[in-house]
Amino acid sequence: MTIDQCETRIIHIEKVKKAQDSALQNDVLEELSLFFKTFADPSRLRILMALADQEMCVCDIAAFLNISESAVSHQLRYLRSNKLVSNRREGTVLYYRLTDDHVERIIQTGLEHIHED
Amino acid sequence: MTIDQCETRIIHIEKVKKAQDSALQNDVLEELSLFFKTFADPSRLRILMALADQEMCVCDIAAFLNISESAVSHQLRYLRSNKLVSNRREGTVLYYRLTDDHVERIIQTGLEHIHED
DNA sequence: GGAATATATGAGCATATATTCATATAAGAG
DNA sequence: CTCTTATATGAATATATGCTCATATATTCC
Repeated sequence: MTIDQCETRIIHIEKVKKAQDSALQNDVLEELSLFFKTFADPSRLRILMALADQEMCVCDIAAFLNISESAVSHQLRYLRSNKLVSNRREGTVLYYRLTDDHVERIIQTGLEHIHED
Repeated sequence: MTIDQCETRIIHIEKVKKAQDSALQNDVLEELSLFFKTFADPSRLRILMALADQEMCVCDIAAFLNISESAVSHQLRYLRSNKLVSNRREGTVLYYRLTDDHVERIIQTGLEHIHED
């Protein structure tokens, strides 16, 4: 990896090189930021925190959030595509749950942060 | 806290109530989602990960990311307002660093998540 | 098969966001 | 004080995002 800036000002070239050497690849970084984007929306956060306690179906989540079932479904698609939630079908009802415990750990760490002065 | 839906479909009222009872207050939730929004942008993620290893000044970060110093400054303002980075001045140069270790813990957990199948 | 229920999806729209450009501020050199 | 360097900020803009509405799919019941 080399530095390929044209006219960019650089004060500490060794720092820039070090940062570039240990930087993640673009695709991994994109994936990681997409993952975190999940937690960046209040509705999705509410869904995730609710599912941390119990599995819920789409219309109950909609009632809980007081938004349309369609909006919930869109958000659940997002959560599914990021592997954060899974579902099981019982007749026509789909019950959603968290896929693993990363969600709770991340939210917990976030809460710790904002509760500090 | 009571359920105040008008025509919303509810299948499991006890689940909805439980979710509402343990839900965070709106202002805390807003704050939390704003905190996570920080990690939802590739440029900010790169900045945070670089600062996890060493303190850096604005123009070095700009060279590292290959974006303008102004863009970096805007992002650093965002990071500052969320208490994620601090700086120290040395003459005209401002050196930025992470404020605490929450950042690294959260990023680490995120990486663990996306590295699973 | 057709009707009903629960959820999913696509298009459209209003708002939010990240960057660039131009300008302003802060500190040091002379 | 003036000039330079390093950073910050405001306005503008292009893109992204989350919701609503209309429609589609999936499952069950008859």
